[in-house]
Amino acid sequence: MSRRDDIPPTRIPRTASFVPPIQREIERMIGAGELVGGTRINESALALRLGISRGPVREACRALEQIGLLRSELNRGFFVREIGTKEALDLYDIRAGLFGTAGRLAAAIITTAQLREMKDLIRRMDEAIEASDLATFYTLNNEIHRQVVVASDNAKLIEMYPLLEAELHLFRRRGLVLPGSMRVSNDEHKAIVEALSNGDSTTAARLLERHILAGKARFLRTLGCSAAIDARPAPSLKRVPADS
Amino acid sequence: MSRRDDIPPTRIPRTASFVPPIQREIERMIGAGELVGGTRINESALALRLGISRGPVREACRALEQIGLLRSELNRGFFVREIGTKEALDLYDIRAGLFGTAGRLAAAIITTAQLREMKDLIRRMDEAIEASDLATFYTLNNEIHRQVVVASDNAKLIEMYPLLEAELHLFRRRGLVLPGSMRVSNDEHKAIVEALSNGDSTTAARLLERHILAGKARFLRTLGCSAAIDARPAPSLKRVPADS
DNA sequence: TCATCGAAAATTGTTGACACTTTGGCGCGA
DNA sequence: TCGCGCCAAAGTGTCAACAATTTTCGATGA
Repeated sequence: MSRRDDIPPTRIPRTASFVPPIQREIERMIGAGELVGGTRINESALALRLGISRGPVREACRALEQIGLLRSELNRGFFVREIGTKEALDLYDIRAGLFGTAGRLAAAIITTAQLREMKDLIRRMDEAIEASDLATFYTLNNEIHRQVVVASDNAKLIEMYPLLEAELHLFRRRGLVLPGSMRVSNDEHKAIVEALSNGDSTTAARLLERHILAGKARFLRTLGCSAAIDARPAPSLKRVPADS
Repeated sequence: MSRRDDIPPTRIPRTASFVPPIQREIERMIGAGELVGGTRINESALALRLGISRGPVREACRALEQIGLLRSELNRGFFVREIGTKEALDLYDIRAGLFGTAGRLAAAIITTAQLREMKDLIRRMDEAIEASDLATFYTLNNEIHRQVVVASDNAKLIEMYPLLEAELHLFRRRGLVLPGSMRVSNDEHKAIVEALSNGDSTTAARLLERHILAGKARFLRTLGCSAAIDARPAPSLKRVPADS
């Protein structure tokens, strides 16, 4: 009787694949700042830590490469991607376009319940502003943006938008927020909800696009302020005339 | 004497990974219609055919899953994704938004060389219309769209746009083009290039967005025409009021 | 004839191993 | 002291094999 209960040979009824959890875990580590831009993903070590083999880890990395969170180098593996100023600005433009689209779609179909929810978020953001509670404002701000996208009822958009935001977090210097802009930002929110509740697609689209572009402008200003810190050759914002 | 020259143990100086070529090959097969929507990817067979093992094949599939060309089912592997009417229409909206954004960006920085190229494409499309050469028109149309996106000089956008178009090709019934719309479509192109050459970002954005939305409308009309063919319960276009 | 059950075959998810490449350090010589 | 080249260690890219699961197919019974 060889009941070797000391070695339950890994209880795997194969009820789920390892890959999605791993992928989420790496995403989490990047989001939490445990993995900084440029860091190499050590497949062997990660696999060991998670108690699995390298196969699923590689698959997860390959997926993350596709959504832009990692990049791969031949014979050197996967690295946490890092985006420069140009790419960050590019992302703002894309987000602006998609956010505007979300608004255009949402205005036509948004429910009163969704509008009520948004108004409540705006009220709580006002409170956060009063209390100078930057963290809460940040969270609520993200939430209302997410709700606008959800209200568009466009599955692909709902899937894409968070990915773009995650990619923006790969920008070298994190945490660029200008506290002074909170009030202006929330005023924009109010106008946006107004347009949405009026079912005014065009205005909603325009306001939402501008809302993100305003964020881009603030980002640029912050960049300018900290330009002195940047000793590097300053990645030119000018477009290099392609093949001329 | 076991000089088994019949099996040169795979000459692999590891100068490139297998994964990207495999990924492109699967993309090609889908694009060429060799793999129809719903088909299962047989990892073993594909690996055997390509003369490699299943590892890289799985990695390529995982990447393709992320960009929406494949979907995975536990213990059943990867399938060529298939999108329904709702998803196709959603994609049109996203493409419209991004295309508009591309125009807004391009208008500010487009070069005369790029404009000249576009005008030439429009001229050739006019010729194709005269000759009723649908295939050529289709190709040139794709090309000018691509050039607008390239002119935006937004790397992420240039990367995303073709993926969205590829995903749209996963729609059940392929090849939905209304020949009659060629002339209208090319008139729109002319107006777009006009706006671009004027550096009019707002107009360019609006025209480009409408250009895609016009495509969406044509798509919807075509859908309506062939509705009779669809015996199925007709995937409701109405939005299901989410959580009420 | 047809549906049902069960065993064999096919296929997936994961693993451990192997060859090749890169990395880091050590000693040697200038 | 500093550079240069060699060598071991670490790590990646791929493969072949194994267990679990799904699928196929034939036998069985109604």
